[in-house]
Amino acid sequence: MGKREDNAIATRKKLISTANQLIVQHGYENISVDAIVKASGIAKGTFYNYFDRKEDLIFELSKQRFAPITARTTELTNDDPLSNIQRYLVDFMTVIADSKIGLARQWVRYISASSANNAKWQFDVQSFERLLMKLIDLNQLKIATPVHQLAQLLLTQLYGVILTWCITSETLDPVATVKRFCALQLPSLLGPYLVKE
Amino acid sequence: MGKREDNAIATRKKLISTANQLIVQHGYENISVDAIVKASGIAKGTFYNYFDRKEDLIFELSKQRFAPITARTTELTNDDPLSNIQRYLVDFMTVIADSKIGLARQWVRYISASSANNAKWQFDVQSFERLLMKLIDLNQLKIATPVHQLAQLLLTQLYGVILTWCITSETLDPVATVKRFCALQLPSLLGPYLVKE
Amino acid sequence: MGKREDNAIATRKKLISTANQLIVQHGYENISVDAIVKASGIAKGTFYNYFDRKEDLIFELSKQRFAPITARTTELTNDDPLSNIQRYLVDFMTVIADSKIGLARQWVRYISASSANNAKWQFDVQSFERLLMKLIDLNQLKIATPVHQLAQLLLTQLYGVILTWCITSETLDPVATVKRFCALQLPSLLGPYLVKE
Amino acid sequence: MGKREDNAIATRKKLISTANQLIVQHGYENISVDAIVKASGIAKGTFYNYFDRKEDLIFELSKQRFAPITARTTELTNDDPLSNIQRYLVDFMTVIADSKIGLARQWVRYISASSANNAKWQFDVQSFERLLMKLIDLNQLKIATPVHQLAQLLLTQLYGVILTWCITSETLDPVATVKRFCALQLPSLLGPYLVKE
DNA sequence: GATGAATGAGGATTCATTCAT
DNA sequence: CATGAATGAATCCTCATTCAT
Repeated sequence: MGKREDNAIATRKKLISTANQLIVQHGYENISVDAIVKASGIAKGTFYNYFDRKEDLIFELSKQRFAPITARTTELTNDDPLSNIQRYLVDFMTVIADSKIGLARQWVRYISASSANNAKWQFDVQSFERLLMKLIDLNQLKIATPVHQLAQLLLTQLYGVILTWCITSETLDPVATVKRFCALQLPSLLGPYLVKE
Repeated sequence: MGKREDNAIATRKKLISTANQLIVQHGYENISVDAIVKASGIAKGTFYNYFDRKEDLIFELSKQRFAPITARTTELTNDDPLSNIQRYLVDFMTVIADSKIGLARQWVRYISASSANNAKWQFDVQSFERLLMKLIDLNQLKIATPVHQLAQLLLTQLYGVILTWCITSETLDPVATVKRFCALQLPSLLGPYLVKE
Repeated sequence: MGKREDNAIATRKKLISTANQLIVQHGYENISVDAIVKASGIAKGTFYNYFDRKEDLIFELSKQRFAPITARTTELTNDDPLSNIQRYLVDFMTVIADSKIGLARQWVRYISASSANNAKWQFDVQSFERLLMKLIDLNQLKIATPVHQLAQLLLTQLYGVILTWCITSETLDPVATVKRFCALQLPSLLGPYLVKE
Repeated sequence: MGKREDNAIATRKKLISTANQLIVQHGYENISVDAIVKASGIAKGTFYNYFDRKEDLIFELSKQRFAPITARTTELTNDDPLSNIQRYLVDFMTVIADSKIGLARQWVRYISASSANNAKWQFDVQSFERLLMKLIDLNQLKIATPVHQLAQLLLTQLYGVILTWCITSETLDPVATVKRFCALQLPSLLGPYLVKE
């Protein structure tokens, strides 16, 4: 209860989602506050009731965008470590590939803009590390596995695929590329650390 | 003789180099023609004697930036294919790492902006392919080596390092990262295709 | 109540009237948006809240200028057809002559610029035709009167006087010229079509 | 002798004729000195060797344009004063109608711009007056003919046709309009002043 | 909380004109 | 005489932001 609050939240959401759409389509720099409020059917002044400056919007957007990418915490259902890791990598890329290429471009543009976005990378690395550590716990990987190094290497490859996708777009299927990488590389990469029975 | 032409060329160069500096520091969208001409000590009108529009400048810049990255055609001096490939990868990254982080960011921003920059990727892939094919010619790699796949995989990794560097900057040393990748991955990646004596 | 709307309307009017003054004095091409807003004491951005482009202003102005010229629908009070027609012609020219010569020049400049302004001519011709037809109705002119031809001929003369006035300005009194034309020409021009008692 | 002078004259002519073409097509304000020199294949500096300012060009153009309009001094070959006058009027309009409508528009625009162009009108009036006086000399018109008044009235009509043509363009045939005027008006207009045999 | 009119610094671009070569 | 690089004021227009209602 609090109809006013509800309305306020709705207005805020409307603003964000409209901005998201427009920015994905045309890029951040090409979207004016004017365009956002007109497309939302909301007054310009109202925009500034919710955001102190235009920049605050993109911060809000980035939070929303980054979230789902690592939201899917892969369930470790079977006993093959390679499959588990592959599933994680493929899931990761699938989330990104499901969005429009414009979104990915925006993401790259934004994340590469400054080292202030460091956190995202750290977070992703840690996610990977957690995965690998779980596999160690499950006795699928050796205790001596260089967790941090592997996580960075894998993530770098993923980021590389994203960037490449932005550049080549139509030509390249990012998920297929990840799968090929897994087939070609994962066995030899993880081979030394697998616990054999 | 030719004093006027020389001056003209100098003016053009001045404009380009100043723009390059400013854009590297602040990003393309944040640099106005005004800022460029003021920093150059050149009149605004003169700018438009050389470039029909601001956009033409970045085209000019990108040409200059992209050129050196693959200009260094690695010499294949010794008989170890792994070293040859590693040297190529390291050289590639060194050229990029030698520039400021701002330049790399600008490069990522620019190259990921549209699939029109596809050509750069294609070109890099082909460079890699040529390297691998030379190694086949030299009987260091097997004829059956999947040249295209390997080239793409290696380049994706390089691009991934670049993007990661843009994100983490101070934290990460891109050249070291490439070296680590080579040490960790190249042997197993190329192992199946090495011609053993 | 409605204070903001009132202000907005006032601002718009202020902009239009200022622009009108300046343009009459100096001509459209010689007046910058800057000059208009400075003279209005209104911010430049505000100008663009009301008009998408400078051109829209002149469209607005032309509408206002054209309107009054034919607004005065001459009352047909007496029984002499020649007087009625003369009064109409003189009224027409008086409206124009009452404005400054600069306005007339602007009008000529604008109306002669393209055949898109055709409508104004058509409208004026029709006004004349209506007048003549009324006189036929009143049995002052014969039914056989070549209404369209006469209307065109008379209007051409009026337009000629306007253009001549623009050229000679101080030397020529447009209203007097029209009167002279009426005295000299109307009798013989209309003679054949007068209904005599 | 004077090859250099010849070249100079040629350059000047080239500049003027190119400017004329461009201005007829696009209107004075839309043609830059740059456009003129580029279209002429002549250097910008050279332009300023011949004309101190851009305005001087249009002055030059106007002289050339105005000239032919009254160059055709009508020969008075037969003994019918009405035919003589009609021929003069029709010739006058034919010269104008032979040019493109754009030229006429430019002419109107230019001549109506300021009373500095008064001279053109005076000159045309005098031409008419001379014609009428010749007819008086030839004993075709009475000595009491109000030469000045008639000349002004006829010329006003001509100018009116020109202006109307600019407004209506496709719809109206200026020469035909003049002929109609002659048929409809000349007899009664000149009737009182004809010398009857 | 919502509105939208007002703001004005800043953006890209044009162009007549000058002057050293 | 011819050249064309250099100039910079002026032009139209954009846009994030403020504030009275």
